[in-house]
Amino acid sequence: MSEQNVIGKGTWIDKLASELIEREEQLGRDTSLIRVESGLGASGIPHIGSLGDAVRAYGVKLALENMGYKSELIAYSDDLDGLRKIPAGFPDSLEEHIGKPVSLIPDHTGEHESYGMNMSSRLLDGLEKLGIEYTFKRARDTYKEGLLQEQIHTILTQSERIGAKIEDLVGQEKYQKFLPYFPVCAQCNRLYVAEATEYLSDERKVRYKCHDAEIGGKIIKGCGHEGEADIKKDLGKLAWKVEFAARWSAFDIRFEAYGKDIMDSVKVNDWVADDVLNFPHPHHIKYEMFLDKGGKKISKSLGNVVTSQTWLKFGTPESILLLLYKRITGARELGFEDIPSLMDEYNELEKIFFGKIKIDNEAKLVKSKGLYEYVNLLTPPKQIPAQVSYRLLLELCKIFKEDRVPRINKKLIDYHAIKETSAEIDKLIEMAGNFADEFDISDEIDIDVDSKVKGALSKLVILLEKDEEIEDLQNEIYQIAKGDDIEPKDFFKVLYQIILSTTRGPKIGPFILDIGKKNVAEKIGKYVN
RNA sequence: GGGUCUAUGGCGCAGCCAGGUAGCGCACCGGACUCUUAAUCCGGUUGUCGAGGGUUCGAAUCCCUCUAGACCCGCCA
Repeated sequence: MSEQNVIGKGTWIDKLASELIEREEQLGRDTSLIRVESGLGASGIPHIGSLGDAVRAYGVKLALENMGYKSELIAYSDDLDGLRKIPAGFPDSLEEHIGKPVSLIPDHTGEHESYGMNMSSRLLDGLEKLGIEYTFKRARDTYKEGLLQEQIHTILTQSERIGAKIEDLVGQEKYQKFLPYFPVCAQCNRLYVAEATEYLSDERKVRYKCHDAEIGGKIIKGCGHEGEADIKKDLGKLAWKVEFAARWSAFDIRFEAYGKDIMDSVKVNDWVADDVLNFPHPHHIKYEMFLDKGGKKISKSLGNVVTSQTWLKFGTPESILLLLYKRITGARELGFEDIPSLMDEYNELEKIFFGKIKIDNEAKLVKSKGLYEYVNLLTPPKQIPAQVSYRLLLELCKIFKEDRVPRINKKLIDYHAIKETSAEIDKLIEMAGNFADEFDISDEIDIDVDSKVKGALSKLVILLEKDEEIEDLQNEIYQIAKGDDIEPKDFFKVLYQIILSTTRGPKIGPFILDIGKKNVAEKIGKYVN
């Protein structure tokens, strides 16, 4: 490693960007503007993984710019895709729209132009909150304006060859029989039901017949309409197996990341780009999908969808960016419970970046600093901001449920964790508080209170209700336990269970004074009677 | 049928994609502090890095084979 030259900022992103440039130079292509693309699904609720595609592409754009190239990120919404199933929590009234392009389905909330834009805007909103800049394009406009017509024409005239190759590459026979183009039926507005059988090359029209089709395990009735779709302006779209290639060629895309679930499609598209459209396919990187945590349900009603909107209630944008930039391979199960460690990992990177933590291994140091820079979208702060351990905040939030922000701020200052309050710290406390409230629902264990313990508890209540300064509450509690012949250990445990719903906690004497004697007396009182 | 990922102390994981002293959390053990609890702090133990081969001065890391598990594709997007 010592002999190695560090590329860019030493991360996988830099390495990828440099491979990309090298490839472009070998191909002899113009590198005055290198476009990268990210596809945005518009048919379901976008989760962190959907963001990942765009965020990582943006990282590559940053790396390219850092290396002195001009670059642009195209965020392309697949809003001509048909709706296949209704996402959890959406009204059944969408049923009648199954099979229609999502951009033609009304938005049930009325806030967006269409169902598709509703979904897209959630994703775009997530990107904006992370500070990702992009050029937005939509499938609907792309087809309406005929931007892909040359590519469509070429593909359709070679459909036989393509159909055979698809079978060869991925074993799918369908396109030997049908054209890889799905018209939207002019009569019932649905995709997939209209099967394209013939391409009228001279007129650039596709002849189709609308009939029953199976979508998502359900039979969708076709309307029987027979018609022709004009590839220059009518609605309809290429099948995914060939659509990327058309887009790459039309928009001059040089890089696109993809999830392993569409590996096969990418394989076919690469071939189509290279051999049919004569456009050397973009450089790729494949990433693993994020999976829901197995067995651990987060929220059944929400279907465990980890959306950026929800994530940002608990963690900073940087925590999402860290998750997505720290590595590209081997992503596994993901859930909100990863937030605390990501938050603290970010703090650690920050300390490394500002030289507060020493790292011996030069390569690791460079990489960590680089990662920090990417997480800050290459514009890191000039000096180290005040930081607080997220886990510490979680602990404090579990204890202080009311007046959280001022009380925790005070504690933090007592602990010398911070020097002064600030809007940033307040925000962190708020996020940790949200997290603590949402996920640290302690098990409501039945507390074993026998008569002996009851007696001791009532003594404690009496003590707490006295309106006097208590000098050494810790010891008083200890003496009560001792006096009633209870193991102090067990008595403390009961107190923790009553007050905090855990079996342990901070030193109890000062802690009770902290959260208020009356408050505690009330809580304990419930167990005495 | 095709493909991808994962395998690292008791448990959960990081490190791997740019080879250079095997790390973290929990658990565990010891100590400090506390009039004896808990918490806290300090220190410590825990590993044939799934198996086998290869490359290398050097492999958890790169290559090949194998084993086990998870997932994806073979509807559609």
